[in-house]
Amino acid sequence: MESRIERLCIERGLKMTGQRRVIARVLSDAADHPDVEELYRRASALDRRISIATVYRTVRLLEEQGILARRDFGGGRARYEPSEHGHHHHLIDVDTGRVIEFEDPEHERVLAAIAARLGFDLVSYRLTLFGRRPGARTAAARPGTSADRPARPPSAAEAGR
Amino acid sequence: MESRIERLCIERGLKMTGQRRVIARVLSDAADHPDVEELYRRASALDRRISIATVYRTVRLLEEQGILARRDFGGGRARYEPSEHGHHHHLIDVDTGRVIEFEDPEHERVLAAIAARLGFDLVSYRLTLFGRRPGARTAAARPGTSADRPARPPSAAEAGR
DNA sequence: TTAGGTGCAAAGAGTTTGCTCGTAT
DNA sequence: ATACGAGCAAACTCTTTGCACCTAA
Repeated sequence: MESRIERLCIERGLKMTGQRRVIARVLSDAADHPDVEELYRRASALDRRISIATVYRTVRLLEEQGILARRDFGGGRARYEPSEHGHHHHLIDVDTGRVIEFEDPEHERVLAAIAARLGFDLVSYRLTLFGRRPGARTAAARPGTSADRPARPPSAAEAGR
Repeated sequence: MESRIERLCIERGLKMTGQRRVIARVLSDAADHPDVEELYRRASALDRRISIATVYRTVRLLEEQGILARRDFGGGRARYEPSEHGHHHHLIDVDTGRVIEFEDPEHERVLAAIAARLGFDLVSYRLTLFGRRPGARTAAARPGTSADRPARPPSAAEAGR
């Protein structure tokens, strides 16, 4: 059956190759925030004749089309999720790399007001929390660890399931 | 004279080589968020015998010591600022790449509460706004552009003065 | 004296791209 | 038929590292 993202591609008049169809399905089925390597793994499992270059080209295309959203949770690799997925933010478990989504509609207004005070229209923003389950080992809680670049999750491949 | 960051290095018992002293001075004097290449440029201007590998090694060391904070404003390169610089956030002008700092102490509480509701202790967070000066050209305002990975600023080298 | 730092060039990781061949429309 | 997509490998960008030499303490 036709996946949701495949349908969006067709609506926009994109040529639907076998590879693109498979990648569209993988993305439609993903409930997480996979990186390119993980997408490649899942797509390959469905159809061996897919190269990682095609995955890169496809996610870039879909991002340009507004179908996919690229996320950066640190660790140096881009991660993707369907963008018609509601406006939400992410909390990263610093011990496991797991990503939890949450909403907070109120923020939009507050942040637009802050931008306005600085003389800007708010175009977009990113709000990402890094947290730890109470009781989890305190790991390398380096005091100076940047809020913008937390300790790398245990494994980049493991993160974000 | 001894720069602020050099003093911090000495307090922590780090060996102070000529190169390190120069990089410490450049960082102490920086009022912006330079990337490694920019730091290298500024340090080289003061002392030609500094290699970019040393800059990379030094910022990494200083980050581990909690003296420097690494930031990620998109665009694929890490940027640095002294960490004892107060808790603040950043607004990026999407047209020029310029970084504006702002404070909003109230956020900390709200975000800690959100984390708690999800069952986490807040370790850190990042809040970055992307904005445009009213009247600026609308550029490539792709509708799908991700809040976590805005359009690349005009020039990575230009950004963040 | 010697643990640790530095320069250089090579290696890595993630991502993009040139070229040729293949295929959806 | 033909414009566009795919595979492969090379190229690119940012960052790290191995090794021989150097220097602060």
